[in-house]
Amino acid sequence: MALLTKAPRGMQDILPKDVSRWQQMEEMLRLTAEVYGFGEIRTPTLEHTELFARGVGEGTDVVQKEMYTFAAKEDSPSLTLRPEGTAGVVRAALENNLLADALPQKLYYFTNCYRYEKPQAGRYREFHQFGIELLGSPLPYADAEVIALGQSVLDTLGIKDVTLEINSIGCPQCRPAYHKALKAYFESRRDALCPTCQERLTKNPMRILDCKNKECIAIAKDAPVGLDYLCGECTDHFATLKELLTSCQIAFTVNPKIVRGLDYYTKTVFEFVTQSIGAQGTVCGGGRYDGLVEELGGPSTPGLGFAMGLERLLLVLAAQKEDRFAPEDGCDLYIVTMGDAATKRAAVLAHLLRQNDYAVETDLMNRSLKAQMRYANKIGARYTMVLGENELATGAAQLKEMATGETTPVDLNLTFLEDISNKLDQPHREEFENMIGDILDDILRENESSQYLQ
RNA sequence: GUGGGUAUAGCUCAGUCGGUUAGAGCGCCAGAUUGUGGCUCUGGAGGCCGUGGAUUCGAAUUCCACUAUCCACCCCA
Repeated sequence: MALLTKAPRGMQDILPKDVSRWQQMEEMLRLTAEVYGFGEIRTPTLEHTELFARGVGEGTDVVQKEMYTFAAKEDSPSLTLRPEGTAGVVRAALENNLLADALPQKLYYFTNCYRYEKPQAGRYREFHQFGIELLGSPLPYADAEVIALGQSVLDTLGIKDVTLEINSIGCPQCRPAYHKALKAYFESRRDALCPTCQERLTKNPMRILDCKNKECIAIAKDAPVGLDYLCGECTDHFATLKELLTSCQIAFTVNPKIVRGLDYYTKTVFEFVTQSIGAQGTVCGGGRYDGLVEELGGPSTPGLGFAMGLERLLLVLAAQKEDRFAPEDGCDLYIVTMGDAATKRAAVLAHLLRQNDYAVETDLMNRSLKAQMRYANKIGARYTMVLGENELATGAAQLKEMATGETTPVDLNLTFLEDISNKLDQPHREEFENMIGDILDDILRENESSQYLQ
């Protein structure tokens, strides 16, 4: 095991046996987002460091200690691997004048994100997000639509045991008063707080509400509630959102303790949380960020969005018993060969069938018949066909359905195949291919239709 | 950044009080009257016991350091 090196810490390979789960999940997410009127945007993995410093917030943990920041050359600008998706999308929207178009702008994206953290269950240094951003609407209808999309996505994926928690953290008008009240409350009880919370007292008192320490929970229980300090506009906004969610029959609980760790959030914040995958149970997190666009140099424009952690979604699905994204075996036909002549012809036949969209495999290892059969069984081939001296001589072969063991005779014009091998580059190639495709067409018809089911 | 657990075959793990050729199951490869998979049986390949030190006649086993990994805190998706 003297490997030269391994994947960087907290980063993982996605292997063929797992990749179909990703693909199916991504496809469902795309469809749902597009039903809600969102269009995909793709932005660079790297951004100028100041985008995140300003957008996410200088004081946040993400910016202070979790970013991969570097300069490619000595005096080139500082770049950062994106730790989240929103800042880059908003930057792209501004740079490409998307906000000059009809509003709202509704964007969705898949990104790989990077945070230099200590890995644990559901937390990686490279992770993948599906996210959406809705730019331009200040109204709670937008909040409701975004949350509804989040719920809809989870439903479509069949994710259970997830609860929606919402809160409002107010706007720049009403938040200072709350902070002041909160600080005063905890300051008077400072000695009873745990050490980390004593630090939080100066840094971010709202975080104390989230502490899991027993004493802190007891103290926080009677702390001022942020919702009581909202200004009139924020109160109305939140009330309308709750009304809309209720009307849409989207279950939620108001959790005054939800405080997001990124500075750009205002008013509505929400999380979809699960208990089934360990301590990192937030499967989707988001909220409103009415000040962000302006902060990045754009016109004053409200917005909101969310991000889902794809690894966490898959963890939840794995924790549920049924595996709805189980990979399907992809081999329609395995051609077992015996002898050089048959192997060469099988290669040509496989080539032609593949060009007619059949998944065909044949021996590349010079293995025995028995070994080839075993292999065909292992990869889940639906049919096998032995090609040996007898078949070459008679032009007749047996097609075996692996699930049942039944065989049916196939008439293979082997002379014809031989001609094909010489004419692959000739003008009539397509005609020949089609004829060969027809040979197994009726036998494989069932599988053809099943290819398009999902 | 803080704390705890773990590190033996491709995978999941045994390995006694330190004792000489290092074990199982699964997986992989190959056979079981010579052209048909799954089940069963038999055999085979595959290990610097994470790395480096220390103790000892002798270390997978004890001690130290490092690294990796897992879990939790923190933070977040």
